[in-house]
Amino acid sequence: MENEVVRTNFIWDAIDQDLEAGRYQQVHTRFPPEPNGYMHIGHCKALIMDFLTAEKYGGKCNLRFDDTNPAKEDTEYVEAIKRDINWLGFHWTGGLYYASDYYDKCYEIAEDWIKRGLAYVDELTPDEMREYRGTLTKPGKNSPFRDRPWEESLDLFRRMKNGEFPEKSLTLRAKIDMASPNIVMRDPAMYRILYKEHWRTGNKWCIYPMYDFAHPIGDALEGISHSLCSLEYEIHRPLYDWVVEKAANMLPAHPRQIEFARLNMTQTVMSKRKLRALVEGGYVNGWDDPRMPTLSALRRRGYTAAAIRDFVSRIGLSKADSVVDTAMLEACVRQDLDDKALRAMAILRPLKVVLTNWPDGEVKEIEMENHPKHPEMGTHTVKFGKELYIDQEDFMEVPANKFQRMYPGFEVRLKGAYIVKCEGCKKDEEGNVVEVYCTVDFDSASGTEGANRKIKGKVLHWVSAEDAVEFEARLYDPLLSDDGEVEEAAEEAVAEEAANVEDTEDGEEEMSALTRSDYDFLKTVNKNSLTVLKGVAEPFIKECENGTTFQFVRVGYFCKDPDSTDALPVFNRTVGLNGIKLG
RNA sequence: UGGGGUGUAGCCAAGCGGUAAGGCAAGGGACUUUGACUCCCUCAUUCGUAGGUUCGAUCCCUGCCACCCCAGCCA
Repeated sequence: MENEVVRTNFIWDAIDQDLEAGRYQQVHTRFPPEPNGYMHIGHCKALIMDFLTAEKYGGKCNLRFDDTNPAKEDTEYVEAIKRDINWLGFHWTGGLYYASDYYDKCYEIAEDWIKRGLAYVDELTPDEMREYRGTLTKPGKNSPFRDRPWEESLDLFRRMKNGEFPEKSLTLRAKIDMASPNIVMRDPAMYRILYKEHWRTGNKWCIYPMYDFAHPIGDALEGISHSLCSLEYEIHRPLYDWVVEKAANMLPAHPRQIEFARLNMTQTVMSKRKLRALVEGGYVNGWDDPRMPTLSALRRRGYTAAAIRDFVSRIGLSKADSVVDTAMLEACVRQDLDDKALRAMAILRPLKVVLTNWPDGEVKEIEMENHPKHPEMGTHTVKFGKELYIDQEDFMEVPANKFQRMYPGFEVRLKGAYIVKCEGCKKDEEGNVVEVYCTVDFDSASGTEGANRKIKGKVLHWVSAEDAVEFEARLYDPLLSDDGEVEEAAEEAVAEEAANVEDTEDGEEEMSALTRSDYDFLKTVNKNSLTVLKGVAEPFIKECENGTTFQFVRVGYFCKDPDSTDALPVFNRTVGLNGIKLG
């Protein structure tokens, strides 16, 4: 990727210091997604930091699926995540792993801890445990089982593993400090009982390690030097270090956890639950609906890997909570696509123009450049005849102030063709303009001497009726309205859905139930985020595969959608052009 | 009212005691057979705030304010 200049940041500064001080000899990172959903652009920030950091220091980066909760994870997501990483152009140079690879090792460490008095099996119920934990301001108190003999804990732990107890009856807890001001350190659970079949280990286990236990162990086992994660884990760092330290006798390394702020963007959401609400509520047509911030959606919309990588490098890295303007992402795709996209002419809202002085039946072929700055990208031909189409927005019977496009008595240039003068128009009974009449200046053909005549009018794009092909244009507006204004209809719909969720089966509620704030957010969903238009375009746009992006001159960048058929190509507008807005 | 973090322009973000980078957005201009692209120019006397230390503070110290995270047997 040319120009992928990523500025330095506080994490790289820290790594530089670690290297200089000799704390680590080489840099080894890991990207640790939980395979429980599709990746979105927010994950890209972490992903790119992990992979790029390894690249920068000539080290390696592992891909490790954090699959410690079989209730939430699925192999479907594993494949999707791998595909997205490859699409972005990264490779897990350090190897592919799963947290579940370490279940045996985790278990071994757990028994060791029990024997050393560092962990105990607790019989408190979830409710009791919450009570004993105390609150933000009140210290917790020790569980009555905290000081049981280690032999007893070991026996219980083995029987937990053997499936002798029901879910939620026992846990293995680290013995740290119930009075710690940091709640994370108040004897955190390390193992819980879960009778769920794991997609990799099947029914071998019915106890599963918690993130706080398995993650540092996985990092250490893989020889990770720097374990980068988001800010919400900052308060877990003391626990991370505690785990690595207490298991040091069985681990080869001591990784360093460093946290950074996750990505937020205007006019969209990154929360998996909220995205799910959009999909399940029918606000969008699936996880790859081009309005979604998922990678599969962005890809379908026409965003390129280069643009996304550029975006992440431009937004930088810090620990400050922030909300990045979506305009930044758009600027990145425009820059990438401007250089690469083929140019074509397409009309979103066709208005018929008749050239009154053009000979009946005469058709001229015109050669059009595929890219104004890259002649090596070649040319293609379009037809030009008596009848053609321009965009409705390029004509005004009574011109507004500064309007320099087509209106009666005014001259404009039809791109690549002739200067034409508007002579009038025809309207239907309702007063809508249905046809416009122009005369051609035959001496002004592009490429000839006469074409140099300066006129005040703009250059308009057009499509000849002679070879026009129909296509469907899908235009997108932000999913969330800027002002967060609540629409009444939306509010009702939301209330209705909230009622439905009450009956959700217990047990799976963590997966699908939405919180109050999730519903509040649904009220701000833009109901008009999708506009579908039937347009006409030159035949050039048909001759390409799905996923090809054109710049429709003066209209924006459009990517051919998989919904396309031979009869009707479908194009998603990736992003509009700066300047005049058509559509 | 506990602990952990963060506050630099409309939005990101450099800055690490020597007098406020860069990008996005915005505005102005040049160029233009895309109101695109490209190219120029403008855009923080001031760094949440009040004090203190210093010849000198966005950087060091103290108080205050605001916002974020934590009371899952999720990650």
